[in-house]
Amino acid sequence: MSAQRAYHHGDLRAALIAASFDLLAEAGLQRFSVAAVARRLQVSSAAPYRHFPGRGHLLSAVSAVAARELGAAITAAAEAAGPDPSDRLPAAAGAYVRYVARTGAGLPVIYAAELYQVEDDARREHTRALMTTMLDLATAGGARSHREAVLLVEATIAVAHGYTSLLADGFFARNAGTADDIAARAVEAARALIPG
Amino acid sequence: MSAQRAYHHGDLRAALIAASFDLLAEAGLQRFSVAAVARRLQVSSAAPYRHFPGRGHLLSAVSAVAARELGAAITAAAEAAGPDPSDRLPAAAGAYVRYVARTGAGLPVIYAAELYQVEDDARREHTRALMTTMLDLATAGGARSHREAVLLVEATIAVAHGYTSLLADGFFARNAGTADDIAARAVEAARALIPG
DNA sequence: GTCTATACTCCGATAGAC
DNA sequence: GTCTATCGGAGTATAGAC
Repeated sequence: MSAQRAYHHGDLRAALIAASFDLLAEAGLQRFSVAAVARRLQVSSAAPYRHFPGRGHLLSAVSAVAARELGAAITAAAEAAGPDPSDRLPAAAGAYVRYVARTGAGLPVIYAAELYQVEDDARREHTRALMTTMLDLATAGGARSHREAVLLVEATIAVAHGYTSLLADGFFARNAGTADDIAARAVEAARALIPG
Repeated sequence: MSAQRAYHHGDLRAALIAASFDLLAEAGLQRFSVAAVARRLQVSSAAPYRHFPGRGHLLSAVSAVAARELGAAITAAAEAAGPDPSDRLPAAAGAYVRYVARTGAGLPVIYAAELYQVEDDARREHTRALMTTMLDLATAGGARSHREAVLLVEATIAVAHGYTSLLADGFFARNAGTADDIAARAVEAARALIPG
């Protein structure tokens, strides 16, 4: 082998998380593997296991970061959408599409079924906060009960996730589908869901 | 090994497609494999390769059947929705959720990226017809141009696929999420997307 | 037409050297 | 803290017997 491997000599834990994002953005959750992340950093396939007990814990760390960053992106987008509360939840849908198109870390990663049995307080805290952020936007946007807010958030997430998924699967025509275009359409569709 | 394998003595090709549906419904595309389908039928892992050149061609055959059945389900749901054209495309969204919840063969299977390079005229014909069915519903439902119909169909598909995906990922609370409940919510959301 | 057996690749994970 | 080496398992696919 010509490519010589060297010690990483840095914060490998953080580098593994960052490389995991890159891999997810390029290959998706389907083809995510600990070995591929290690290759990307030119460390041995055993190295990640010094920092994470297994694949699930690495993905959990990615989920925690994604939940935190996505929550911040949603909050920022809601702020930028202006004072009308009924513009703010749709803006969150647009932020979701843009964030996931850029990072590959959307709901299938953040709430992946395989993470349910992974004990990770940081992830649970960040994912809980993300949902609270969305529910607050729905409540401010006109939902008249907790149940109504939940239904509205779920509908908004379904729209955003649907568009994102179609984009990632290459469903849209090449010319008609930049991430920003699709995000704009998700915002429009999400606005149609707001009552009144 | 105690489980004795025997010749299949039937139409193995059709049985492979049927078993693929079962596997997709239970395990999803992520864990779909030719070997698992063979196990399910208690034939050897080599047997499928007498009927399909490889994994892609088996999935392509599944895609063709799913596109045909889904198109029929959508047409039936549109008929059942009554005479108002603006009820018919939303009804298609509900049919999509119910069909995919039952079979596991939704857009990620029907339009899977890995199928693009698989030559299969039957699949291409059925997937094209499925899209035509949807576009006709959109045109009848008020779209004033081909482009408007495409955008409306894509939005409807995004909603239906989004709800379906959340349902499959176990995102909804256990009590609040039978397939029919989610399908009803998809219909409602899709109706909100219809202009006017 | 299906079988057994096998080659090859990839992954997750562990043991022990450095 | 990272390495090399390795194990066990799964998957795709092929070769040759029956």
